[in-house]
Amino acid sequence: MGMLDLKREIAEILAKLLEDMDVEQIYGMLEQPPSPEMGDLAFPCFKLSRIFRKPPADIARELANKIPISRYIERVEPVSGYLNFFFKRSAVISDVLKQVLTERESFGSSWEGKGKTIVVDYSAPNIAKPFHIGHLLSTIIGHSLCRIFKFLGYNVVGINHLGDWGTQFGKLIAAYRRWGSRERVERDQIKELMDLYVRFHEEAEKDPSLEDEGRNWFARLEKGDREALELWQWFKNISLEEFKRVYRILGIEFDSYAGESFYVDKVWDVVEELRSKNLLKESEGARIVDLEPYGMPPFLILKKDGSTLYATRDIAAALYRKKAYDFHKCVYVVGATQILHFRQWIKVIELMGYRWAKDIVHVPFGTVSLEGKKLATRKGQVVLLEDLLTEAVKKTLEIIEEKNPGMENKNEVARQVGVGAVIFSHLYSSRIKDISFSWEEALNFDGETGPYVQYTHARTCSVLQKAGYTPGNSFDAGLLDTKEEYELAMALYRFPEKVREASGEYEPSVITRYLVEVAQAFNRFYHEHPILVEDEALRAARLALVDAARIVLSNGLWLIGLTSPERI
RNA sequence: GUCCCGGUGGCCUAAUGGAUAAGGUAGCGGAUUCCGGAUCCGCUGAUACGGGUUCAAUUCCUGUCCGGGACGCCA
Repeated sequence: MGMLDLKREIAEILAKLLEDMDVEQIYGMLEQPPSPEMGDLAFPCFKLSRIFRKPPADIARELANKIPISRYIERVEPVSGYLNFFFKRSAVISDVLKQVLTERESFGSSWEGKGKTIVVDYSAPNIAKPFHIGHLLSTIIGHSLCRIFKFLGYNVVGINHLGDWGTQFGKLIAAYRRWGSRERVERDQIKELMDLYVRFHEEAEKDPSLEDEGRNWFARLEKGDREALELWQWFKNISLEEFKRVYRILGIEFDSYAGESFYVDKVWDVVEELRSKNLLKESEGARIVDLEPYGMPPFLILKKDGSTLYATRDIAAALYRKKAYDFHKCVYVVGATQILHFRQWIKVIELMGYRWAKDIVHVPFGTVSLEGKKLATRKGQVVLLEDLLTEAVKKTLEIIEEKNPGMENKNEVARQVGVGAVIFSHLYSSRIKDISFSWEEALNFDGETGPYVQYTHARTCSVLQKAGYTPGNSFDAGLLDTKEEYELAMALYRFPEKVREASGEYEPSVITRYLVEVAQAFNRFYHEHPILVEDEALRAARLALVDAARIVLSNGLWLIGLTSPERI
């Protein structure tokens, strides 16, 4: 079935009446009126005023007289320069429900991405540091984008570009050799690595020569020194184990863990290529690419001791990925603090002559602070992600014990709802906004939250089960003639366009907020109208609406990385 | 210093340049003989400030103020 697109339908009708404008132009102008009483779709006539040399109100009035009544259009009303369309509710509800109930878990999806690959680079925690709430945003935004792209038919490659290379590992090795022991690292794992790292920085304040020692060990690592490599691999394995435990809780899997170290042997080709393309300049002993003509500071490629920087590895990684995946887009979910860095290296790729530089997309997001203060691993001023998730699950379990003590798989449901609450709240506002973490807010499950949407979904399941509902039965959508039923159906109708919007803006919050909209519409309907009524025809129609709502909630929750338990 | 991002009721958040600025939370007041009260309904309350562009500005331009961030040898 083709997608039910009422906007296009109306754009086409208008295009026939307005010779100077094409369907696309009109499509872009059509908007949703501020309130349902004003109609279902509005066409503002102000811009036409200049073309026709008439007041907008006159244009709207004249158009209103010419609009043919069709399957979906019941009437049109000119109101102060707007042409407001009122749909034939029964026809719209009927077609929306038919479509949702036919397509089911694929409702809202499409094949626009067929044959195209999108690489999504996300999460990317640093080895030897604990996984804290600062890593949460990249992880869940990236994961949600992966699901959204998949839903739209793209082939998606999710990459965890681990921070597993760099001077910090030289420092860690130096610290381990000075103060560490195998037993303690084996016992305390990442915590011990963290302590060593912190101690290094403390001691380096007093004795700056330590910094050189750390850099020296990193240089040995880059040269393939056996002892350095062994220690590094060991530390990396310890970290990976911890990270994978967190990813399992979040329900996330990656297609590749190729981190920075993977590109170490590939950077020299990049350096050589930059040299041969005359992009490399010597400056203060280091090698840079001059970006002044583009209004940016110089971009450092090689340090004066000849070792590489993460910048170099970013370029190598992009070149490698283009070759390996021939991506349509390569998306980087990395914090807003790195906007300049991305602008710089993408410009360098462009200067190297690669036209696909425009397919590299940086998706920035805001900074997480702790009750207004900066997160600082070294000062121990962090909230571990695992602690947050554990607390959220614990609190959920308490609520379940209170409200639904007889439930069977309490622990599993508490896990899904608790983790879901954390993900949901972090995907609720526009990603660019900074987040000030507070325990109180993080554990508040009232209002526009994950539990609210999951609760609503569970409620749909509960009604359907009580009714002994089986999908596929025929129903008369004409019986759904109330305001609440229509508004719910219209909310469901909007799902596919919300998915497209979320994808186009790389913005999962579009889906998150939309889910609240649907849940609110459902709960209003549920409260106003009994579903399990005597009248069998009405009952069948309302059950179909409930099932459709259930499907959309479930599909939408999946897109932001949440589950849809049938009971909570 | 240069550049980037943000500023909307007490707090959090929304609004492709469009109509009466939309929700949540907190506060107050209501709703359950019936499908799950983690629900629903009502009340109170907001675009930092000045100028400009426009028929129309929360949105675009400009200046000021406030908060965050980036700007060579970390990642």
